[in-house]
Amino acid sequence: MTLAAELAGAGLGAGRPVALVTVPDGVALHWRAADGRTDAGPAEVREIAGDPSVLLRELAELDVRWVWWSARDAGVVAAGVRPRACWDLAAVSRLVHGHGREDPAAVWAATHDLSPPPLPRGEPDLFAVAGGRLDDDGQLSESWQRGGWAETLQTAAQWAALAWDVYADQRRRLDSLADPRAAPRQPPLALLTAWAESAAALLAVELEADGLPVDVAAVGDVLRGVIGERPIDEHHAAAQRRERDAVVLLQFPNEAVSGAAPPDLRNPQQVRELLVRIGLDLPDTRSWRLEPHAATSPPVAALLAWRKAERLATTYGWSWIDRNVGADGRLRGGWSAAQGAGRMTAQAGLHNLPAELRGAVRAEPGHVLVRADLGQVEPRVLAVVSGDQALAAAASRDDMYAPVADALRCDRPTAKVAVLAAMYGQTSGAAGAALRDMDRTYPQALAYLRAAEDAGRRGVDLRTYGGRLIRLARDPADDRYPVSSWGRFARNAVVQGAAAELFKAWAATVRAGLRDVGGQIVLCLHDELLLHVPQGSADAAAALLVSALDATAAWWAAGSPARFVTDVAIAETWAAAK
DNA sequence: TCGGTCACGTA
DNA sequence: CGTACGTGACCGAG
Repeated sequence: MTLAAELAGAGLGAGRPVALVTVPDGVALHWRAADGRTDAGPAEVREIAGDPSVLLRELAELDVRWVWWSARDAGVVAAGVRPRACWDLAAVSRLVHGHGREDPAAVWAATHDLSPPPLPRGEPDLFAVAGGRLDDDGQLSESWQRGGWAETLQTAAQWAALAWDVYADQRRRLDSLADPRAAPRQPPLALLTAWAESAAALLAVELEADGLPVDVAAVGDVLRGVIGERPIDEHHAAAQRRERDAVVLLQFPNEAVSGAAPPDLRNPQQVRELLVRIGLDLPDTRSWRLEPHAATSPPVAALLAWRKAERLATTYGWSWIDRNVGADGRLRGGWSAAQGAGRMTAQAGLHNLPAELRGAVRAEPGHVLVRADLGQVEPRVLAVVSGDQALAAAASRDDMYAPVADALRCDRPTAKVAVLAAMYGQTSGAAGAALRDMDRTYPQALAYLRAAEDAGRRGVDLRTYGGRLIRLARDPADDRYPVSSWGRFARNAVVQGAAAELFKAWAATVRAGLRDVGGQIVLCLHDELLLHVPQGSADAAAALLVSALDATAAWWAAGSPARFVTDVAIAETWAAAK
């Protein structure tokens, strides 16, 4: 009898929550026999000795909902297992409690309404090496913070039992959040959000492992065109820099650039002084401020071109390839499933790749990229989360700015600016008159935003539509930021955060559907998904992106006439799939 | 070596 | 004084 069959006989069916802790000599499981209740029935415990990678692959057949401290610690991705469902205690803790930490000690503290303990720093002292699970304050002891738990099967079993308790606590807290609809969903939105956030946390580990397929030769072509040949050594690189600088300096008056040390173009203060020499006295040297002078001033045009090349050379240059692109042509960076208001973030430049490099993101032979982005997602999200019927009616259309323009009696560009200004808290500029009309036409949406802004100004914590806690409470003595900036942050966070929740729910649904279609998600970019799929699966993947959005919106926006729309394109490169 | 500022890429 | 984040160069304080 296989391990999976034996556990299935013990009641572990599909979707059933089971705590899992992986250690070098095996895995520990912990669950409750009674269905539906996290606190009912006797605890079932298994300590299974063996190679954890082998065990995890066998256990994958169970198709349960794995409850783990974090997907990375569980080691499933490293073992080559891609589970369908999970409950990520760190991700849900961040959702429910609004903290930014991912370590078990912070999760433990949040569960017990304690402030997160400081992260252990430096070498462990002798007293910290041994000792119990908890210290005198009820915090996880330093030895357990340092991973002392993850060594033997016996401690793994203890750890799995703790995981179950944290899971039960998180379920209770989520159950107590009111569903933001007159007719509550079943399951409620907060629980669905927790599932999606957990899936996103697992996806983050997968994205980090899989990477983004890049044509390294094509990146080289771009770099050679802009910054020249790959430097042989540091000496050569310095010479190339001097050469690039000289082109710009030649544009300025001789006496301004001919001193013992020429002006440093990388020093904003010196650039400002340089500009004064050609009659431009500006408060700073940001490119949007220089842009208006580029047409009439060759030195400014040269400086702006230099900046563009310099950005490529420093941030996305040869060393960037060396550091982040593997021998398999995959660009890899760290991924976080939720930062700030809840968006996914990525390192290694994955989220701010310049447009000129997107042609170098290329599908591998026999594969294609399938790209999809959500259209006008933030105003549609505002319509749903605020419950504004008029705005939701506008959001039922393919282009929601057209009906908004009609209602405000203005043109479409003005309507778009007015909607964005409302969501971002802009108070000046041309949007002023249209904003007043917005208030009359969409009173509930504007009231929702004002309430968030007010909470931000007063320092009162908020929750997004899906239940993410946005921490706005602050020390009254800390006046580093004016209350107006807290207000703008809060106004935007309730929209941006809810949009991130919808996006992750969509991504989770797509991820699940790809098990049958084939292929993988290789990039998440706030409102955009990029899939890498075998050529024969392209059409199925494109259809999946649409059906997954429909399925997600059906529960996320249940009862609202608002729709969510996406554009899907299939191509060899990211640039071509635009 | 650290944190702050400037600058700039994406959404 | 429109939001978010990540990255790199430079500066001044320690």
